[in-house]
Amino acid sequence: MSSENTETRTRILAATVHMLEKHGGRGVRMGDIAKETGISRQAVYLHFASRTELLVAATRYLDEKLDVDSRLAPSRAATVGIERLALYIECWGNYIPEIYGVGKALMMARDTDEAAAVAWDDRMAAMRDGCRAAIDALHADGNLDTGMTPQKATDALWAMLLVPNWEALTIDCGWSTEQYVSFMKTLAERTFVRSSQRV
Amino acid sequence: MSSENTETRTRILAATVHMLEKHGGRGVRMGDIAKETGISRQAVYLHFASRTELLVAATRYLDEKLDVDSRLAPSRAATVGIERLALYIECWGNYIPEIYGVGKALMMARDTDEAAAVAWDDRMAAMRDGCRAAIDALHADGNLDTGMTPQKATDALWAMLLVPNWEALTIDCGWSTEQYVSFMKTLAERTFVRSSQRV
DNA sequence: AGATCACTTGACACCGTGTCAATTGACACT
DNA sequence: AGTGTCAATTGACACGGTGTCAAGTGATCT
Repeated sequence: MSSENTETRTRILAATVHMLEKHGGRGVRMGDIAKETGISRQAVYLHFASRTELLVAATRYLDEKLDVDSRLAPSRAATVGIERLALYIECWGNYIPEIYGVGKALMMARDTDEAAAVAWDDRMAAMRDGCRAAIDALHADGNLDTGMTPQKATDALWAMLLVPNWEALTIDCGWSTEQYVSFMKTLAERTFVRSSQRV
Repeated sequence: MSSENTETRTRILAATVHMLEKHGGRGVRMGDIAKETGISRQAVYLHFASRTELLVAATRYLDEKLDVDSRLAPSRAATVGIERLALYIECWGNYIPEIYGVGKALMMARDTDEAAAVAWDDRMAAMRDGCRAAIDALHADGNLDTGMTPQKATDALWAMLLVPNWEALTIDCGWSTEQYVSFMKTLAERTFVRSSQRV
């Protein structure tokens, strides 16, 4: 369980991400990851105490690799609420497919593992912060729909953007990510933006 | 695995539903259900070949008990599309909390069991039929938003009404079912009803 | 030569599902 | 009373996946 960034550790993480990506997060066992990395199953436990810990580390690893922070920059830079909302949805909507495998694995682990539940919920709480920021910006402009408190609007936007909705529309219904993103944008606009301000 | 409606079989189903209801569908094992029924674990297998089969039977049992068909009658009876849509959302939205435990268990079983996946997907396909009917009614009235095909609208309505959204808003965000239903109604209206026709 | 470190091998415990075989006890038929 | 049937019981066991443990290997540093 060495906490340093050993080369092997990184290789395990890369293999994990690759494997989960490839199988949509389903049915990937510790042994499969070990084999993919080219080491023994037990060696994986030398670096990660549990499957959940590995999954959590894999999401961190992916976040860094995909540079989630700089991706969010455009949304954060937007001065107008409506703009900020649209850019946030675009950013997050395009991010989901890239983290789907790992995310799905973590979501599934949630069912049996409390630590996985906490980790995923944390992650979703971070996403929620983005939602709140967008809604607050809208509210500051006086453009939040009058029938909604910022609180409720944040809840709603957050729920809309959750992974299962992306899953349903793209995987189950066959929508492209572009279709998903553009639908979510109009959905959010019609739901949260004051009617007089809608594009 | 007697297919008749033995009394014991029914007692097992009732215990299953009760147990799943109580624990939100999580962590209920075959042995727990047996104990709750007052029989041995093996006796459960005398009536249901597998956990998944039991879960599927439990949803059927619940559907009958809650009389899902007659609940849907008001929506089906509506002659105006807008009305039909609202009534469908109301019906389904109030139904979810009653089946949540069993549904959640089935959804979770999906991850490891193909048969469970099929059963749940079937169920969701049935719900989708209701969505399509509502959208078609709207379309027939000429009140479907012009930016949407009935197909895409059905996809979208279906995704909105999926259990995870209810879960996020009520369980995670603390909304009441009434708040959930009324929000979903306005969400659907703004998304699917032609702007000139919105209430 | 000795120590350290990452890793290997192989065995094993735990849990929950599902299977199997032998047994019990109630009821029905003749 | 004797026989058969049927639901249910008890207890043992296989399987798969996670996680643990102990002993051994081989390369590198000093």
